[in-house]
Amino acid sequence: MRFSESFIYTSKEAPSDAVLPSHIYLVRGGFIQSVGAGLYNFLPLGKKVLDKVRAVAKEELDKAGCQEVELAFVTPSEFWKESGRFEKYGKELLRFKDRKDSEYVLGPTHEEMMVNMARAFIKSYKQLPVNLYQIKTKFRDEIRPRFGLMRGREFLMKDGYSFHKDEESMIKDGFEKMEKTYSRIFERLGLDFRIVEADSGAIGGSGSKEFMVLADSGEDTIVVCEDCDYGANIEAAVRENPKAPHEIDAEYERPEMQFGKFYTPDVKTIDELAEFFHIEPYYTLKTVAKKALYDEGVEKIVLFGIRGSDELQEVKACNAVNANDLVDVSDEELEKAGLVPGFMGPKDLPEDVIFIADKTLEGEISIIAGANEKDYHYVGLNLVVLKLEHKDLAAVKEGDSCIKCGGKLKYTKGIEVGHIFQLGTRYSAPMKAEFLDENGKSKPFVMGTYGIGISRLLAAIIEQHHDERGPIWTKESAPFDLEIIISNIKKEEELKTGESLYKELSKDFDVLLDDRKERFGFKISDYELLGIPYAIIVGKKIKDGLVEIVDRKTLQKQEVNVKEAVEKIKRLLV
RNA sequence: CGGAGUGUAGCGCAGUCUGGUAGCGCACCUGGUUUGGGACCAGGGGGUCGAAGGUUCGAGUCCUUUCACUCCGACCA
Repeated sequence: MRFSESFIYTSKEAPSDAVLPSHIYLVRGGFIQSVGAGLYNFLPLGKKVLDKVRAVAKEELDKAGCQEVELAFVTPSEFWKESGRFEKYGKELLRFKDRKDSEYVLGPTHEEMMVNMARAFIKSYKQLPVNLYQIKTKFRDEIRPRFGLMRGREFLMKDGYSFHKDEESMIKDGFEKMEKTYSRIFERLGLDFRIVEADSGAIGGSGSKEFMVLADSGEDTIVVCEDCDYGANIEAAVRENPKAPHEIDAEYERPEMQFGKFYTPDVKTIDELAEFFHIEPYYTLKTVAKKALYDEGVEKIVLFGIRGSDELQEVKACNAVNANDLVDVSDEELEKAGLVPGFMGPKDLPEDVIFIADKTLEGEISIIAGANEKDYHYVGLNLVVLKLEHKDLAAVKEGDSCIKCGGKLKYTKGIEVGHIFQLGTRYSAPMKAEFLDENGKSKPFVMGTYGIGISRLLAAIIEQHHDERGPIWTKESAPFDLEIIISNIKKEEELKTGESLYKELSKDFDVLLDDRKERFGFKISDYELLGIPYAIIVGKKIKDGLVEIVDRKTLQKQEVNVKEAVEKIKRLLV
């Protein structure tokens, strides 16, 4: 491709709202163009990168025996009603009606459509297993799209679905196979990633794993162990029950408490409470109120009890009560339910209020908690006699102990680029997607589902590979293999050499020839902004028969004889 | 959803308080010089000032309505 004839337009200025390197460079380099909230056009450069990433995914998936299909983007709402997700999915699901007043949704993911496809053709266990996927635009009406391609509303996703006769096959032929395949895809793209345990949510199923590209700008917090390979999304991370301060530090004694109700005027927060009684927050119980939302507009106020030293993990809490979502409750609503903000606790609760306690509180016989009465707390409260329901609710903290090896846990940030999921019969059962097994019995498919954020990968690659001058594309993601820069096209010899190198190298590689009537500085800056792995500079030194080879990663230049340049580049690019 | 802010040339912005000829930088066009780290000189083109309504002799500027976009937060008993 000749730069002078290409639709490539770089800019010195970044969009005013861009903060992430990936967002800034994708726009400045002329890869994408913003057209609305979370909506982007892919310009020729961006499209090339997108296609390359997509090709890597496709190659590995096909090699693993998956088959590509392509499903309708506009999906009839009836399928969504069959699975029960039409209401449940919430506002992210874009619904609309056609001229005949029929309801449709823009596909945010395609479980329903894929199940519908499978049930039409698969009738026997002999046809199983099968793994189908597509790489296609998705639309999710995100609350707050941001960060360029990182969190758009329209995005390119690879979504795969496997169908099996039983759990065993789903894990072996689906889940585990995809875990390996995904790892190969991300390795080929040159990414440093980690596979972590993830929240399997209210959907159920026995497991799900996320592929996290490690980057400080990642939106997900992941918990990793310093000593072993344990890693989990904070939403799903588990730990050993933390030890009490008196168990860690011999100097510190467990506070002795006589059971009783204490007058604690205006002591509402855990900090104030710990201060008031001169104890560690560990010995107090923090009660967090949430409103749990269920189908058909049902709402329930739920209280979650955790240690004062912990924080509530909302996803865990949501799963604990099997709700669609948890939202905050206003003080007015709490008062209406007979609760006193600032003084809530597990004892003497009003009727109809559910209380769930964190698992670290199981067996606790002496703790300080709100008394459900203004300006009062219970001291020395025995939780055992209250017969509370216990669930894992607390967020794992840095410094907590690993459940696998006892090592120290710490936080790191990651970009979720892949998610694999053991679905079971969550969709096949309600949608009556069934086959006949060896005994002629009708059974729903046991399914797995697997996603890769293809467009997000572009952002992830840049987040992990860039410098202050622009992106540094990895070999398999670069828009071109090589750029040839003719320093000054008015110099006959430079032009001629550049053209002949271009002709020669184009036979084997995708080459961009910068033949624009610009100055050298302008061109080299553009080269760096495009992030192409290597460049050949044809400039002044041509008089001595020399050109330079630039490595985008190190920015080092190496002089080579013109005659050797082709061979040298070939060795670098193979 | 809650809070804050911004809409003026392709992009980034000033002008709005205090109404009176629509501006700057980049980009673009023409000519010339320059040519190894985003050149310079001269000339030039490009605007429903987000939209609708109102006040006024006169509105980018004041008032009302509306749309769009962006940022922050949703981590508390």
